[in-house]
Amino acid sequence: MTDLELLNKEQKEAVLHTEGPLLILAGAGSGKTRVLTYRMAYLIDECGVNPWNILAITFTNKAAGEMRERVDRIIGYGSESIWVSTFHSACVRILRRYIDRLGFDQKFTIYDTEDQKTVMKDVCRRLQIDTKMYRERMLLNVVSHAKDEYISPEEFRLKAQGDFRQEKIAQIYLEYQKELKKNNALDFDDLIVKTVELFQNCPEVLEYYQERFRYIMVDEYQDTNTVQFKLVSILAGKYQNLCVVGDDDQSIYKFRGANIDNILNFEKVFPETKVIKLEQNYRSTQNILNAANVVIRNNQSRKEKALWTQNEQGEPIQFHYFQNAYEEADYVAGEIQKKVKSTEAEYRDFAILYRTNAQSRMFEEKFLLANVPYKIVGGVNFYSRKEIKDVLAYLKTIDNGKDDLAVHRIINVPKRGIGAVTINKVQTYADSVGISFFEALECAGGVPGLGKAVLKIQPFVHLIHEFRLKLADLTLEQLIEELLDKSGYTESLKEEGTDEAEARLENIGELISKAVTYEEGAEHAELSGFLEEVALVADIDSLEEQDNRVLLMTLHSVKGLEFPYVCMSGMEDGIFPGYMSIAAENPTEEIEEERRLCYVGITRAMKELMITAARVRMIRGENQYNQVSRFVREIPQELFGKKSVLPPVQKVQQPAKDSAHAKAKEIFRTKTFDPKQFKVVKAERLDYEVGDRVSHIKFGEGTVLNITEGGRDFEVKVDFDRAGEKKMFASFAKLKKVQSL
DNA sequence: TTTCCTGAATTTTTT
DNA sequence: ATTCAGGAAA
Repeated sequence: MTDLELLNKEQKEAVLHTEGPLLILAGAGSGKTRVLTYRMAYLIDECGVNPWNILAITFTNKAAGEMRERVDRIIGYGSESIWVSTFHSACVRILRRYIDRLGFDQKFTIYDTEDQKTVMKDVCRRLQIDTKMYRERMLLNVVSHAKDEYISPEEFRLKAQGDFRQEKIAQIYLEYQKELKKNNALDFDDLIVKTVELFQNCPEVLEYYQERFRYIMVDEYQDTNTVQFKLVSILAGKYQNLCVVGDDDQSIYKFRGANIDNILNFEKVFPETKVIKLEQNYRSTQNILNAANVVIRNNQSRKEKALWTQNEQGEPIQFHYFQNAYEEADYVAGEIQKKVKSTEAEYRDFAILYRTNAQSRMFEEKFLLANVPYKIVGGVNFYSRKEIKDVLAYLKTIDNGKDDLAVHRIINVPKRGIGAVTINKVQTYADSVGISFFEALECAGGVPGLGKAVLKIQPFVHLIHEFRLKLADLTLEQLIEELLDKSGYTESLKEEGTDEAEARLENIGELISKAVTYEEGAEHAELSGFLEEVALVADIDSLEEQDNRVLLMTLHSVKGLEFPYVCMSGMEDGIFPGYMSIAAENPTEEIEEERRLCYVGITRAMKELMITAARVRMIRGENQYNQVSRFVREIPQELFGKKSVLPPVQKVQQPAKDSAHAKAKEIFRTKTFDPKQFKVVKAERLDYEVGDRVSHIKFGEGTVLNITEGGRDFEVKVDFDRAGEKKMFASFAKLKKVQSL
């Protein structure tokens, strides 16, 4: 019996609305996961729905895992037959069964970002593309976005007609897809695209899954892109039982294809849609919520809603302004220690948020000094670390030698004296005979022109063969350990003797324990199964609860989490909102996205919110003077404590009086190399700022991207309409302001 | 073949 | 400031 008494009116309504399209606009902290899990329970217990007919989709494995756990807890019998999975793993499951109908082998491999780059490089080389003009990263971005929008290479080409550059990219896109097909590989985006293709081309397969998934739920719906929406709407096409939960105000992933129209236009696509707003917040104090509401209200394109709470008023928001980032981090570390010492809180109750990963450094330094235990979340993905990818490449090669990329990766790791020339010869031979790279290595003796290199290749081939034979007798753990030993991988790392090598060994240890966990969990633990699982797992999603540490992370990674005490640091225009969004062609739109990010940050706080900013900040080796973030200024004074005073708005703030040491250094530098510079009069301040339109006597009009204090003068970076980006000294450039931002 | 050096890039992130 | 990739020298 599902007990609905624990839910509020709207939540209950959402649970009871089981048939037909349903859009739940769930504000931050309004209990959406609870609604989803209760809804599933209700469907099964009260509506007699077969658990087998339910599909719940999330974005991350972590979210899927959490939902699985909660579902299992409230649903007794049959909960395990509900599909709770990410978009990607659901698609893999479907494709493993039916992808042969699209002309792929069912044993297709999944390429990660690095593999994609390798393929793209290859494509560019073959098409003789100048990668200075068309950078791989840009190309992959374009391709990925095309796939997000479900645009095929052919459609891309048609759209590109008349634009040389776009046509070129279309050609690259096509070639890239051919290459993947040749390798029987799919990239992450393809997993979704090919599934949609499958459904569109094979009515009987679609029919099967439509029957199977009669009730579909999508979490974090605001993050879906166009193909994902397509996938879900096709699946729900027959029964129309599609329930999506999201918050347009928390849509912060436009840059990776999320289409906010999916939520804003849901009712247009599904006219019968029932819309329910969850606006009661159970997480934060009144003050915090007010701040969040006030900020997000400045956005134009959103569905109107306002969070409210029965929680108490709470402490005022704190704002602290510092001379520089050192002082900022210092103060935060001190405050945390103070709170913890007074037993008001534990370390794990705190989160420090920042806009970019690079900002974590300062906190790391100061926390170390102040003995604050911390953990940095994010940065480099566990499974994309070099050493992990190396080990996995070995395992893939042992599992089946078909994955050329994997073999290429490890053929000379550790160093075996097999270089680019040899590899090319073998690859050319493999291509001409039509066999895989590893098969070519196996018969290296028959490859023309190899000479002594054959003797270097043979031991490698033997090594792999040896492990293939042993495979059946070894556990995964033994396999990896023995492999690391026999291949000389561990040894070569140990020889390095650096801290970095040490860390790599530790990471490998972690991979081994992952393998052990997998073996314990799986019924038929096999190497291929492990590799499959690992391909779709992005991180050590486990933020271990028992770990009592302050968490440091970007505003993006904090979505979905909550903490009693939250500090949003680096709240300066140019940092947050980032200068990229300020100087974008469509600043309004981009800044609204940043504002949503700010909203996400504020709403993570349960009890207290602290906001900090610094007058000077070192960015990419340069001192930057930024104003306090416009978002902070959107919060009215009455929500701040009496001690929180915002500095006055200034056009360009005065450079800091640098330390005596820095001054001496500057004088030394200038005297030695450039005495003439004394003639340059440094402007007291500039009458334009980042984002303004300015004009230059030679380059014409442009937008100010960045202003840096360069010691003798302000250095101004301008994106000119005609001449492109230029860096220049303010006193020489004589820029005239045309128009304010 | 490997190592070393210089030049370029540098929001945000999941799968 | 720092990292990373590609090219030149050892």
